[in-house]
Amino acid sequence: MSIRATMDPRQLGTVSLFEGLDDRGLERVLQAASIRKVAAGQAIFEQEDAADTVFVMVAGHAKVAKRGADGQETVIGFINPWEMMGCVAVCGGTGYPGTATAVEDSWLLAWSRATIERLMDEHSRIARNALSTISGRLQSMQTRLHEVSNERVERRIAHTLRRLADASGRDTRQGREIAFPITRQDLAEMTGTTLHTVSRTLSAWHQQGIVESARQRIIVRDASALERIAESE
Amino acid sequence: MSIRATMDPRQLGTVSLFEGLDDRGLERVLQAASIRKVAAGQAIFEQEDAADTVFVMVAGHAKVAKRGADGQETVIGFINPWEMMGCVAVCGGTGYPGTATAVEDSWLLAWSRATIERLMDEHSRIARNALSTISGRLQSMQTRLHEVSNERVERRIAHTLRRLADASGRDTRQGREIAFPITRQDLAEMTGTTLHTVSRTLSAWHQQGIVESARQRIIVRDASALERIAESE
DNA sequence: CGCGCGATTGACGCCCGTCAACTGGGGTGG
DNA sequence: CCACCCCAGTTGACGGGCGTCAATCGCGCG
Repeated sequence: MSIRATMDPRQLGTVSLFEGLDDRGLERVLQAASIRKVAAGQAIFEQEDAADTVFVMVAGHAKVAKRGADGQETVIGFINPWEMMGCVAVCGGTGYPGTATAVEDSWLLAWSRATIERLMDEHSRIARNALSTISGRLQSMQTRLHEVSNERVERRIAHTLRRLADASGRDTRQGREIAFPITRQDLAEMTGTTLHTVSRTLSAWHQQGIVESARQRIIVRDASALERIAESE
Repeated sequence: MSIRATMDPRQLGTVSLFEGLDDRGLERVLQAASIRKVAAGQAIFEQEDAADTVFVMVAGHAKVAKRGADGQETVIGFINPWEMMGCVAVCGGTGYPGTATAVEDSWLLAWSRATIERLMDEHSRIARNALSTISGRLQSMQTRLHEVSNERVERRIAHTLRRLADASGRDTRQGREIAFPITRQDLAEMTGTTLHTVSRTLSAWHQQGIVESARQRIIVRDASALERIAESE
């Protein structure tokens, strides 16, 4: 009674890595996959482990973070359903550049390095998709580097929150809610600041009616105000 | 009397993008290339231009910088001989993410998007190399993001200078010299600080005998001291 | 019910960005 | 060939944004 049996291969077509494959191709990709369930808080892969598996999130969310020599962590990003992770490392050939942790109970599809390389050989489209996906991530990293280098803290937080709400939000009665548990600390590690400053900023925004927040929950009530903060001169 | 006529195709094998191709393949790649000479200070491509050309630096150096909405610039990196540029944009499909400027008189090989895609089809190795190269850049971006987010200015400058000396240095009587003209402003835009702070830091290091510097020139005299600054607890 | 982790808030101070003034060397044009 | 000028660099003074330290609160899980 595997998940695989209940899954329509065509859902895989929504994964950017497998975009453009025909039904036969998608079915073969799915058959080559194995399934993994990870409980909230558990690691999916660890920084510097040999990168031998590519994952696609099926349900749940994960956090990818890099810890430096000093023990400080930087959050690279969050992985949403139908997004890929680990591809960079597997394609680049070295170890994973960060640690991935499930922030909710999650189900993932997994392919070994050998398998993904075989699939890329069979379907050159997959290699092209991988290039395109990684290029996009590289550009978003460049954008973040620019922000951290040149912008004040409040604006960085606004940018980051806007992006999170956009990519991982779900609309609720109160506004757009980040669809997974996220702490002030996480947000601080994404924006290069401290949890204290994030807390102060969110408190101020709360008083202005821009956000609503509870423990590990953030709801954006006024997206345009956030935009104004992010883009104001 | 083109440069192409005087160039051994095998030199192209040192370009990571074309690594592992056989002599026939390299020759075909070279035949598909066009040549461009760019004077110091001239743009090679502009941010947001349609990305339709991949370049390989043959001789000279270029700076790639991203300017934000506010006009602030962030230096993405410098391109050394036999390194590639523009691949991300061409593969990713959108415009160039930054502006590339020759910092010295430079010669480049250029391939149109259509050509590079044809070459990738003919030689799947090229696509794999592109993936590997871009993965490496993504990882180095992640490292820089971590540094800018978590480290003090002096240490960031030390890290950056070490990397520059490593990748673009040439050994001289006095020490290892950055092999192209670079201003305090450039270094500031690479490390997320101001030219004033860079100047003060280099002055201090000069007094300790760690670096030697002149207009647009930096020489690292004591690499281990730099390392100590970069890694000290 | 109690413990722990996430969040809040205040006080303090320092790193480094900003403003400002000056220096010097090299390239250009007369 | 010299003089001017501009650009890169240097250095001081100042102050504020935000990191750091510290204390407290309260929700939610065990």
